[in-house]
Amino acid sequence: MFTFRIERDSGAARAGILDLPHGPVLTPAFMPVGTYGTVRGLHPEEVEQAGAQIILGNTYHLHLRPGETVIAAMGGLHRFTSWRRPMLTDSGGFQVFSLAGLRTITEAGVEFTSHIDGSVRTLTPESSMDIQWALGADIAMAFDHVVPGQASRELAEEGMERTLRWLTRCRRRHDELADARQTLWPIVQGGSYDDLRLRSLEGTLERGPWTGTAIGGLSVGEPKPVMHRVLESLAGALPRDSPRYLMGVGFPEDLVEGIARGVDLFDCVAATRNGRHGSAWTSAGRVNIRKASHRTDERPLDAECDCATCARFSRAYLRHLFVASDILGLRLISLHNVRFLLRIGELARAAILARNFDGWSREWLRRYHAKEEA
RNA sequence: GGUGGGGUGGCCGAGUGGCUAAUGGCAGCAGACUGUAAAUCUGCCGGGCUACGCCCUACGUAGGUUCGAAUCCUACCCCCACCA
Repeated sequence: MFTFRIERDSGAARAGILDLPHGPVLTPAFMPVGTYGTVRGLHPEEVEQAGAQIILGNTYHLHLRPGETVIAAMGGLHRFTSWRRPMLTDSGGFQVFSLAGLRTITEAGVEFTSHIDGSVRTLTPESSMDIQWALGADIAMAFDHVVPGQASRELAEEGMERTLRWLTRCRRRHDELADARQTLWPIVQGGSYDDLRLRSLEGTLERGPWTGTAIGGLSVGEPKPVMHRVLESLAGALPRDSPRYLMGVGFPEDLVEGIARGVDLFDCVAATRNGRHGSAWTSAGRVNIRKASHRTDERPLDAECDCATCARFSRAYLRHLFVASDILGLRLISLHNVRFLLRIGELARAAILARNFDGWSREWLRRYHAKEEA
């Protein structure tokens, strides 16, 4: 269990198979985000049919509601949500960043003022492990301290060092608690500073062994070239024989760029959030479905897409649904976007296996960045 | 026919002498979104310019008072309610 086998690599890019208690994950792969135990707006069957092999849940949000006690009583997150395939839970570390105005960090952990009812909630490395074990995902994530992309070296270093100290505590607690049904993955921090990133990785590996390694704190406001550079500087130092998970990334081009730099797993809320906001990704760039130019546009979002939305609906109809504020519009574009990212994983994997990743990725990026024709 | 209320920018609707090209909302147009405080948020939204400023046209219609009117006065037109 939790074994990772690399089938082929092509430059830095790798195609592999990760075995988890609830099934295999063929990489590279995108993991749709289901913060509250649902990939927003989508039926689990749709998510499955779109090709999702693993989805995320969130410790902080599920702790607030319905609470891990309820979920444990209902037989764990898998049974509660009816999702049969692998799952990963985020630790709540990202909320240290995203709820910056609502929390206080101490060495012990983080105090949050609940955005739901204003109550004070504490998350520590230990409680995050407790909650995640109660949720019962295949992979639990370490509780980390995420800092903004523009963070100073001092702040980035502080977050990175704290993340390492917390990692020790996460590891200890998880070892006491969990059995072979769940593994724990650490998270590399260090902001946009290559040396901090390498120190973070070094400290992380010292606290191992691990069945996978995550890279966190990217796509949080830093320029894209910085993210690419950090990935490149880490690529050589990361263990070759375990999966690398780039947290919170990304947009389609980020997946392709990430895979080219050795990343195996991704997750991102943008597929569903942008979908709800009417923004769709296509092989020819972005499409804002609300634009008047789609009023009588008979084309699908993306003629090359094999998703259920593109198989059936015109842009004109999708636009109409948005203009009419019907939830079907949000759902259909969310579904398309999820499929679009999942398909990038599949296409990249096929290209790697065919020893053609460089050619494929170059062509893919060229077409994606070409201006969309009206 | 009488009495009362009312006619404001595509729509709804504030404003009752100067700070008003006129609050808001809707509609419309465009943009943002990366381990989800987001079916959210931001900008534009009378017309025209040699545009960080200027010029037109605007609050039912026509006059009037005033340095100045969507806001006050007069007449007329229209809408609504009630009474005949």
